[in-house]
Amino acid sequence: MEATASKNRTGWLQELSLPFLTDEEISIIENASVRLAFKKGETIIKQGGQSTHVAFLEKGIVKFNYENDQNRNLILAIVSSPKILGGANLFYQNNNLFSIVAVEACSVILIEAHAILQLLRNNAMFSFSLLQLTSEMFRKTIINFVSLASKHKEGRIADIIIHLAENVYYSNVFQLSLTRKELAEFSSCSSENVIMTLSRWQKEKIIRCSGKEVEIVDINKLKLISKNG
Amino acid sequence: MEATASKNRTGWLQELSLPFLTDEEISIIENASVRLAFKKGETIIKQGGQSTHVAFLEKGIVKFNYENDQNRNLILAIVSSPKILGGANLFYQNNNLFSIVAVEACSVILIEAHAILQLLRNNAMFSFSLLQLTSEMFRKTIINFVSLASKHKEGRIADIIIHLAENVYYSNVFQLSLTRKELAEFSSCSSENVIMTLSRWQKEKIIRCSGKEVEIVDINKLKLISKNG
DNA sequence: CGCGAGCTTGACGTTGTTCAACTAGAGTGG
DNA sequence: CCACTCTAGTTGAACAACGTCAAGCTCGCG
Repeated sequence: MEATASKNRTGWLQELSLPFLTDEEISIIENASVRLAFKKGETIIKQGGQSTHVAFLEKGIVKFNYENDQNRNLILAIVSSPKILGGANLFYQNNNLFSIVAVEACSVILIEAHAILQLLRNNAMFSFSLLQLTSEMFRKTIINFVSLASKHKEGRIADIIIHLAENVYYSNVFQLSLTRKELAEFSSCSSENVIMTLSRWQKEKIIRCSGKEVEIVDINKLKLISKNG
Repeated sequence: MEATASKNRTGWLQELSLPFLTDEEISIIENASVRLAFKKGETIIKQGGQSTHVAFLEKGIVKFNYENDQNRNLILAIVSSPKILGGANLFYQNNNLFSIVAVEACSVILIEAHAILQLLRNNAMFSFSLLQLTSEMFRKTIINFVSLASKHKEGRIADIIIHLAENVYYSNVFQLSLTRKELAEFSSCSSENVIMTLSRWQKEKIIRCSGKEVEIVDINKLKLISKNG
């Protein structure tokens, strides 16, 4: 990863509730920030480490990765830019609940926690704005939880493919930057199961996929599979 | 349910970040509040309904209940007083993601949303305080998610029993106010599975349970089961 | 005393994991 | 330019986990 000075007031700060911040507050944030480039596979925030920064994902795609006692990985979310990351780790306790790892090349702005906390305590609209963001992440986690708890693997995998198309790649045709194993960790099943399901859907002309290239051919059937569990 | 005027400044408002509120702000909240009593089984907040209130659980135990497309219930959380409820439904969108249902007699203070929102926009410490609460709920949901995704049913059920003892009843001996079916909906498995597991543990002297009375005899074995999944 | 909801038990079938073998492509060094 | 190796992907078979079904039980309540 490689650091560059971050003084670009028009870009990323817009996403961070800029309208609610005074010039003074903006320079506090700017002075506590650094822009970093991460390569595919690099860890941006490490599970168990102290949460000393809030990260703003300016460009790229990351996974929220949880490593459990049995050394099995679990992917909690896949998110693409622009997005504030790592707040949930920060606003209550001091160690990171999960890792954040680049699944493709990323540009990330790391902001020191003390600067964010100072603003939160003084600027109500900024706090409120982050409260809304956190609530929205909370909602998404609950929806994901419900999907996991009540659907069969096929429905889970359908959910993931739809999620990737709608919220990550913004297209029904995309170059998948995840391995089959990662898809399995995201849907919490075995990679064999992901492979079987994808190749069956290929035969049934619901998707078309060769290697990393994926195309959703019949979105309605996919949504039906998702709905039926 | 039965309404009474709520003018008791010393009690419940303490929990709602009272230290950060001015006298004027306190009376805004008080004037927008009403205290209600709910019987076991009554719905306090209804899934899909408009989120017009924040609820403060003053006394009692509630479940967060999600009803899915196939009319199967799913319990997201069991929480006991004192606790702010329903914020997550409110701070981002306008309809309730899940229901909140009394599992035993409850006393609840309902606060109109506009009063809370007005405060959030003006009082940074209040917003920050709610941000911390929401983050903590988020954390708990993630931990629950991880448990669901990576553990076998036995580990899940162990998690739930431990959770009930540590965070709901605050004792290793308790009168369970949930049915076996509700335990199943909480651990997302069949009620038969819950029953089998509990009676096996009874034989192995890990717990003692007759009807609604439950006692954890060997907490270490239980934690081991939870850890091993 | 009888009814019904919640609880309990066992048999059986489905779903999904694990294991083992195999294939294909990408990188490496002679 | 060809082995060699390493990783990701693929397939099928055996096995374990779990849900479903059907039957019987228990206890509180009318």
